[in-house]
Amino acid sequence: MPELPEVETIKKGLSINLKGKQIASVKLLRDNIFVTEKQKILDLLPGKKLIDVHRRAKLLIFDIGKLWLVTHLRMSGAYITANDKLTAENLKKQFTRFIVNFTDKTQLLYQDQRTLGKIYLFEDENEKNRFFSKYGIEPLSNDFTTPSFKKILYKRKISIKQFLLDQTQIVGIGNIYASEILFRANISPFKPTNLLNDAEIELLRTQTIEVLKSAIENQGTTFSDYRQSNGEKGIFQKFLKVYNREDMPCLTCGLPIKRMMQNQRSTYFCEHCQN
DNA sequence: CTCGGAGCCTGTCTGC
DNA sequence: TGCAGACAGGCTCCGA
Repeated sequence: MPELPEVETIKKGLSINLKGKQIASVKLLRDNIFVTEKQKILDLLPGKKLIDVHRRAKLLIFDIGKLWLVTHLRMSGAYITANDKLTAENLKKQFTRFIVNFTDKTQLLYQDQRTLGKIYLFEDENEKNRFFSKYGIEPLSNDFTTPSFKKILYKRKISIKQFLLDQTQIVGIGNIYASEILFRANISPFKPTNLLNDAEIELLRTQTIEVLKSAIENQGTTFSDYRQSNGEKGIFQKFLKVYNREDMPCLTCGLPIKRMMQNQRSTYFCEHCQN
């Protein structure tokens, strides 16, 4: 489900609400999401203080002081901090897979309908760093320059849409934002990476940054599952120009938006505006 | 290296 | 109403 803007929004909420709190107990309700041996999580977390929460790529990193709990939310994962304001609908209790109880009675719930999410616990910093070493450039970091982007683009000959989804090249972009970025850059999702010229690469870079930043400012995109850590929906779905708009008029030229299956994922684009 | 397909899971929606 | 099939924000593994 969540792409970079959604994970970043969740991270911010968790950091504000949970930073510095002490873990009292944890409860594991579903086995298949835990990559690390369950017993380790049950043994090591209680009593520890949550230093802060970070994001790298689409993953959340709970820094517990020489201990890192890492979560990939995949399609339907969500972290919700329980409080009085939450409605029963937002809590979706039947999908709660993992609970962290803090000493001040705050509860952190990991909810995941499809249980495709993954939770890891790293005790060794080198091991954690090795895990993250496979991930590519952070698009909102200073490393994402036109030359560095051009370099990785020209090493491959795959379609630009597929490239944007490849987390070993550039991180955080998923199926929604890939379509949105390519539309705003007027580039066809099927165009091979090595055929992009300098002007297209620069436009693609600036639109990538623009779309992701704007989506973060709007707390992400909610279709059905995604919620912020306070249970609220995102807003960016109001600003989507192509995603989920099959047969609706292109906001630039008025011709119908197309949907095609590309590498087993839906791709939305305007045939007329994107070349 | 790239590709296509299956698989992991549970649910919603559409069409017959 | 029942049922089958397509599809869903992600990613990994396998064989070709």
